[in-house]
Amino acid sequence: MITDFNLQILIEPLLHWFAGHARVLPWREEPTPYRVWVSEIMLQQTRVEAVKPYFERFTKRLPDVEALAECPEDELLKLWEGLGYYNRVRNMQKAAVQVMEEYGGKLPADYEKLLKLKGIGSYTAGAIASIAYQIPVPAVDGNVFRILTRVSADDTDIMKPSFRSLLEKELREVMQGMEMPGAFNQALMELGATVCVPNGAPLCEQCPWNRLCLARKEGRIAELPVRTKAKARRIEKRTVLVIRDNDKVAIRKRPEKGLLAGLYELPNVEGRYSQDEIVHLVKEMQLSPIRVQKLENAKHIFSHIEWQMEGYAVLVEEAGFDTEAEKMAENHLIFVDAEKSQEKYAIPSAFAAYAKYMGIRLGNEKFLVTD
DNA sequence: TAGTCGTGGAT
DNA sequence: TATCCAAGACT
Repeated sequence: MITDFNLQILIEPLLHWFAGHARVLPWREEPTPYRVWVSEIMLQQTRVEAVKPYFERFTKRLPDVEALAECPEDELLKLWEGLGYYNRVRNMQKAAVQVMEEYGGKLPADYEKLLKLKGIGSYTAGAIASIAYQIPVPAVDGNVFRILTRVSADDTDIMKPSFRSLLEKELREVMQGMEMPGAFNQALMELGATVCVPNGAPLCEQCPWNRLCLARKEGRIAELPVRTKAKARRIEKRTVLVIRDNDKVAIRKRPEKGLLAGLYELPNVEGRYSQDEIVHLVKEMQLSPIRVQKLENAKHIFSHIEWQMEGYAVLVEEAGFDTEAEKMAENHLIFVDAEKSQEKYAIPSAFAAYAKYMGIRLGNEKFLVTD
């Protein structure tokens, strides 16, 4: 049990190990409050390697709180395109506006005040406070859960919010008066990310806690941490349309709430459709289909939903011209030049399989970092 | 408390 | 192919 374990004995070996094994990461080079904030939001449920290029591009384009607060939503989502959990960046902008109004553009050096900002929970508040401001508060993430339940052989379900509070309380006490709370928190995470790894066997020979790890002593490393299994995903059958008028393709803005909120997508409907039904469907969109062609099937897996998609390419006669106001309305089709669509509109990688019929690529492909 | 919210790498 | 799950937060 973690409550029976003396956390104090972990500190010195951990800090000594971290001094020699800290990775070089972009956000560590100049850990200003803003850059620490951006990195911590990006790193939520996201691997370091995936975050790196996004962090560089994002902080170059939006170097401070003010720039973030004023960035147009489409551009903001474009900077986040492919990272997932898009509400993170929408919330971060709301918080940026808050910080401009209440704190003059400077993130508060106060755990409780940070916690009140949109998108900043106990982990992120602790990370910013400790790393950017040297305030002795914990930052408990998945790594910390894993290494501390292992070292103390605690089989409490880590999904229980009460266990997080308990860990935070224990850590906060040990951190009182600590000179380098930011290094301590980062060291805990670094150990979890690089040594006491989540999948596969941990590298115990390299671990500074090797001799005092109870899970290792008891041969229970593989069974810790304990967590309740995720519920099975629900399956959704969808039909995706690549509607083309010469060189232009139809996309539309998704609703402001819910899955992939505010992003752009290929028009799609729930369920399966015959070729004839597709013709009917497209006519209902005030368009004149000339030819319908079946495309391959595709699958996309979200955290809680699995899309099983069928696709159709639909060639239509000259579509009308839209005003800017009409283009902004959600659910309204906009015909865009394929290349321009890639410059301006954030399209989730769920549509990657059909994006190639638009002449663009989504997902996987690393974007070039330009200015 | 439990469901919602992405994407991709590792096994 | 299937499953897990990553520097979580919000409702």
